[in-house]
Amino acid sequence: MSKPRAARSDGLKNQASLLKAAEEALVEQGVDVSVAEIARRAGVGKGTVFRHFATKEDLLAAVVVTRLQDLIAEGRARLDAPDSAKALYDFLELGAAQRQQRGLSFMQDAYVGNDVIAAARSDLLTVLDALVERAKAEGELRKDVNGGDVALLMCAPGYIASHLHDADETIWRRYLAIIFDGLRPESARALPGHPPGMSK
Amino acid sequence: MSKPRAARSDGLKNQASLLKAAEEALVEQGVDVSVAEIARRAGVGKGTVFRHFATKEDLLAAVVVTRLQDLIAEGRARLDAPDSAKALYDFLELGAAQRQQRGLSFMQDAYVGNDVIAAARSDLLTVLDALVERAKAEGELRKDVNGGDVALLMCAPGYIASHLHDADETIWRRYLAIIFDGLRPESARALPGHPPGMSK
DNA sequence: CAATAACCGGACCGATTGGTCCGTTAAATT
DNA sequence: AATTTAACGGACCAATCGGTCCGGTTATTG
Repeated sequence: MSKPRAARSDGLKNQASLLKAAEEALVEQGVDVSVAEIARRAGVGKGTVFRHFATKEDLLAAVVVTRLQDLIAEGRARLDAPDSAKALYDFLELGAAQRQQRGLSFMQDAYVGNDVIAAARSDLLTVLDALVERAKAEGELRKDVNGGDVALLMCAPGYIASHLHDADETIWRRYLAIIFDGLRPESARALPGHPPGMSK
Repeated sequence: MSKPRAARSDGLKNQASLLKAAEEALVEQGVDVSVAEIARRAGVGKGTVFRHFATKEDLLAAVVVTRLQDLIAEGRARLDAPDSAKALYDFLELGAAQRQQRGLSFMQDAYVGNDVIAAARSDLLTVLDALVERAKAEGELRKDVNGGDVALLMCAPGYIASHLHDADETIWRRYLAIIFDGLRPESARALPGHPPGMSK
């Protein structure tokens, strides 16, 4: 076995630049940004992009995974917070804020076949389920919804806001509040249908 | 002035075929369907598409306007219904169902510069506002929301459902119900921010 | 400092797109 | 039936995309 040479510093730096540039470009321009644009923002050539990420999808998936893991960590940090309703609400605000950034809305169903992303999604759902069950146990949440429901509803405000071009930047908070009111036990009326299956 | 010849029958028929084909193609494949695909479905050549619609945008805008006008008519028909809450809810179901068809989600912010579409959006908002105000007057809706809020929230279930690939086709009804519960007066808590400006 | 190989970047490629052009077809008129 | 002219359709075009390639560069090692 030959000893492999250590990674070069410029290579690592460019990889980091690319991830940052890709995230910014995604937020501003959406999932249809060209690879050339990302390369331009990162200050590298297009060839360098494909050296670090085999395909455009791989690059975008790397960005998405980072975001999902950030959110998972935030959720875990709130599992023991004293006020279960506030813990859940704060978490939903973080998730909604993340999705609110225009170009990131594709995160929701991006790369369903990607194992790493599927695992992150599963972890996210686990954390969210724990927050939801705790809020239900304390009578702060209607009993007929689960973590999957809440995960989906969390994304809606960002979607709504992304279609309002002239409104206040924080309008999504308004819709999250309305939706959360719909999740409280005192407003619960019988729901049609069944909750979605867990992760799958 | 020379007398213009009457429109040819095959031309009118092809135009109708194109609109129908475009709507079907949009629902199934989304806003990125190629013009060639639409032409194929309509059984005409690509050149014929551009004879009837100057650009792809014009064609899609024609489809969107049709949908919006359908919805406006449904709303007007419910302005005098006895149960104001049910009238509003039924209308929201229609709107959500329309948006739920995968490829049509782009309707929400498509062609903001198109005058005809802007006018249709404005009409839609007027009708929705009337339904909303009536429900508020009868104590069936929280007082701190307006038609613009409800229009946006109406679209959310379709968005949510479009990202669930394996779920029940009618899952969107579940989320519409939750959101509607959040719009009822008994669940109202103070909202952050202000409602969006009317139409604009 | 010299040798090595990982890295760089932009020219290049094939595929796909929205849109144009023009020779051909066929509907309306007389 | 003959004539006129709008409508047809597919070959064609330029632009753009994701992805490949390779001659030149530069960080690392001995």
